[in-house]
Parts: sequence; structure tokens; C-alpha cells
Amino acid sequence: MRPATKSPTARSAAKPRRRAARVAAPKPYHHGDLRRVLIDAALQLVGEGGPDAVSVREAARRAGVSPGAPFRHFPNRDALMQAVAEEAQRRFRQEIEAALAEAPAGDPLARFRSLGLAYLRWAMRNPTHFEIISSRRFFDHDKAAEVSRDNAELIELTERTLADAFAAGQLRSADVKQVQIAGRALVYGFARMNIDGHFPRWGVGAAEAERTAEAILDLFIEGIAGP
Amino acid sequence: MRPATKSPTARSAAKPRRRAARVAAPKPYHHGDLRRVLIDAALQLVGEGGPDAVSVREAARRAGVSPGAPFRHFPNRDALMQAVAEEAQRRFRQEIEAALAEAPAGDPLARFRSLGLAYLRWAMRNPTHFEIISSRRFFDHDKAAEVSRDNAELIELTERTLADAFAAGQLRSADVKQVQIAGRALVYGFARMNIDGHFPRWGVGAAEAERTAEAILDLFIEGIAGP
DNA sequence: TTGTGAATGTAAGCGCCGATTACACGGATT
DNA sequence: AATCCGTGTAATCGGCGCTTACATTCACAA
Repeated sequence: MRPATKSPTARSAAKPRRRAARVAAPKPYHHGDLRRVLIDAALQLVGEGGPDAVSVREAARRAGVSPGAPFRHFPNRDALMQAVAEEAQRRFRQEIEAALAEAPAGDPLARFRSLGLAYLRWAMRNPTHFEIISSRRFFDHDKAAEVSRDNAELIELTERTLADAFAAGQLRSADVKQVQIAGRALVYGFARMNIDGHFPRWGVGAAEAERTAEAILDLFIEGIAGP
Repeated sequence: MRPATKSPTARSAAKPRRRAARVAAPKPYHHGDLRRVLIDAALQLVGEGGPDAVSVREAARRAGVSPGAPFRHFPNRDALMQAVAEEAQRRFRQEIEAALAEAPAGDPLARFRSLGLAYLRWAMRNPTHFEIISSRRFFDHDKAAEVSRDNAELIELTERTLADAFAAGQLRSADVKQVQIAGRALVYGFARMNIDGHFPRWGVGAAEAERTAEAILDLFIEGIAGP
């Protein structure tokens, strides 16, 4: 949207590689894996300036191809954003599962805490990437099967953990579904407040943010824990 | 391609003209109150398609004015969005205060509940307008003094109410600040989950949404309430 | 009443964007 | 070796935010 930085795009003269075929091929007509490179460029753009900062043209520029080239791989900008979201979601899920693998197996509520903490930590450390997977503004979840499935599984995992906690007598309320929604709202709300600039105080040194995140998560868990 | 002057925009505020005898002045060179009309048009656009759907040109089109005209009143698009956000914030705050005026004066925790409920209800019923005041994406809170002040006052009001609740022995935790942040995260999270499409089931009939909102608010309040 | 400057509109145009179309190249299949 | 088709380029379109030059009208003072 914003006037992007001009880039001279220093394109060396495209030469048919008849000679010097081995050393630094100047510019092959066919890009190696343009799709992958475009996603990476877009991911980088998201990281730099948020989802709005992604433009197909800029991604193409960074990939060193013409502005029309990306449309061979993505029918439109939204499709590119979707692919970016899928990549981000994959990383997010990986982090969550890694944290859960280290959590104590016998204590469901502690597992729930680990889950929430991993969620919050990733969201604090990757705010722009979290943003892109969190909202339907930037892509259609219905059409992004992978993101949708990942998300649904994560939600189900949360609910199962809470159900286990209730079965173990660790929850006060029997309405696991509502506890789950409240928990999601809490962590999602905190993550988005961070993204949306509701915590102006902690700028870059996100240590305090993570500490506060942990504190409110514990507050919530104390609130739902049985007597 | 200018569409041959739209309808004369039926100006409500009658302005004394030299020759009143002339009926239906075709198109006055000076618009009555273009600034106001642009804000209304933008508000309508926000309501129709969210903040991204607002374009200065479209607002100008709806106001029946040339594409450059708005820039006499707003230096750029963000400034228009800022004015829109201020209007939305004004309405939001009005709703909150009206609800609080009806809440029982002697029961701080009940007042906190009323506050949260009014917040959630307005957010459910005006999702796009809530969206625009909630995120810094669409305008800079630092430069929107009114929104910022309103918001700060609302936060302070929340914290005061919780402090009263603690003083009355209604809270379990002494850390009012953290309870306040957690509460904000909860309602904000729920509101944004609604906006961001995390509740696909309730589409338009928002009755269930409001019921769920109330339920999780009560769950939270039970959690923070003293024994 | 009339002259004049400020306020506020129009017209035209810049560069960037997403997207489409016609065409060029070259790797893979035969 | 001929050919097909996946994948790139080039050119172009309309929409956008925004700026500049110019036109019109209002408000106020002489």
C-alpha cells in the first residue's frame, strides 16, 4: 500500500548460458522454485511490516522476477497470503507441540498451562506471523484447508486437555466447553492486544510482556481450578 | 470517468442563499459540511466491509465530490480513519457509560460485570466499528488524542471499579492490575475472535454470541471473586 | 456596495498496486 | 530432432493515495 522502496533490481544482462555454464549462471529464464521463494519473500515482508506490507510486486522484485510472474503460481494476492499463513501456522503448531511434549503427562492442568504458555510466547515473539494466522482479514480460512485443520486440531487438543483436567478433579466448572472458549479468548486477547498496540510500554524488550502473559495465564488457571 | 454529477445530496442544513426562489440548486460549488459527510460515508464503508473497504475516493464519490476534495479536510487517508475512529469511540463510550449508570452503585463487582457486558454487547453488535477503534493498524492512537483519552479513561474506570471490589472484599487476588489486564484480555479476545471469524457457527443471529459472551464473563468473574 | 484574500472545490497527473493478456523461452517427452 | 507446455517477460488496464495548478465562492473590511 505504501510507496515501497525503489529497487534498481540490478539485473545483469540476461545472457544465454552458452559459455561459462558452470559458474554463476547469470539469470536462468526459469527460476528454480519461484513459488517457494515468493512465500519466503512474503513471509519476510510480513515480518517487516505486517500483512499489509505484503505486495505481490515487491515479492516478485525480491525474487528477481517480473511483476506478472507470481501469478503463474498464485491466482491472486490472497492465494499468496494463504500460502504464507499456512507456513506460519505450521511453525506455530510445531512450537506448541514441542512444548507439550515436554509437559508432564500426568497433570492435565499443568499441560494446559504449558499449552497456553507456548501459545503466548510464540505470539509475543512472532507478532506479525501470529497476526496473519489469526484473522480472516488476510485470507479465507475456509479455503486454507491446512490452516483450518491445524487450528481445529489445536482447539480440540485444548478441549481434550481440559476435559482430562476435569476428570482428574482439577476443574471447578463442569462446562469444559465454556472454560475452553474463555481460555482461548484470554490468550488470544492478550496476544492481539500486544499486536494491536495496547501495551505501549514494552516495546522491543519483550521480557516483561512474557512475564505478564504468564501471570495472567496463572490467574486464569487459579480461577478455573477446583477447590 | 466522472459519472455526471450525482444527485444533489439533499442537504439537510439549509443555508441562506441569495436567491431562494430558485428551486433545487443543482450543485453548489461548496459542499455544506464535507468533512462531516466524508466521515459518515467512511463510517458507512467501515460498516459495510470493514476498515480495509474505506477508500478516500469512494468516500468522495458518495459525497458527490471530486477525488481530490477530501484532502482539503484530511491530509491523508489515515487522518480520515482517525476521525472515523473518534466517532466510533464516542459511540462506544456512550454505550458503556449508559450501562454503568444503570448498574447498582453499591456492588463494585456487579458494576464490573455491567461494564464488561456492555463492552461485549457493543462489540458484538458493531463488530466493524469495534475493529477500527481496537487496532493501531488503522490509525495511530498517539495522534488520535480523543480516542486515546477516552480509552485511557475507560481503562482507569475499570481499574477503579476492580479496586473498589477488592476493598469490599469481593476479590480473591490483591493484584488488581493483573486482574484488570486479564479481564481486558478476555473481553477483547472474545470480541476480536468474533470479528476475526473464530466463531463460524453464529453468523448473523448474534443472540448466541451474546449469551456465550455473558457466560464466559461470568466464568471469569467467578474465578476472580473472593471465597 | 464592492474589492479582496482565504477557504474549498475541480482537473490533471504521478507512481504504485493487483490483475490480465499476448508472447518468448526452454526443459521434458516423444 | 520436433514438439508441447510449464513458466517466465512485456505491455497494459483501471483503481488507489496523493500532489499541484487552477477555479469558484464565502466572509469580511473599506
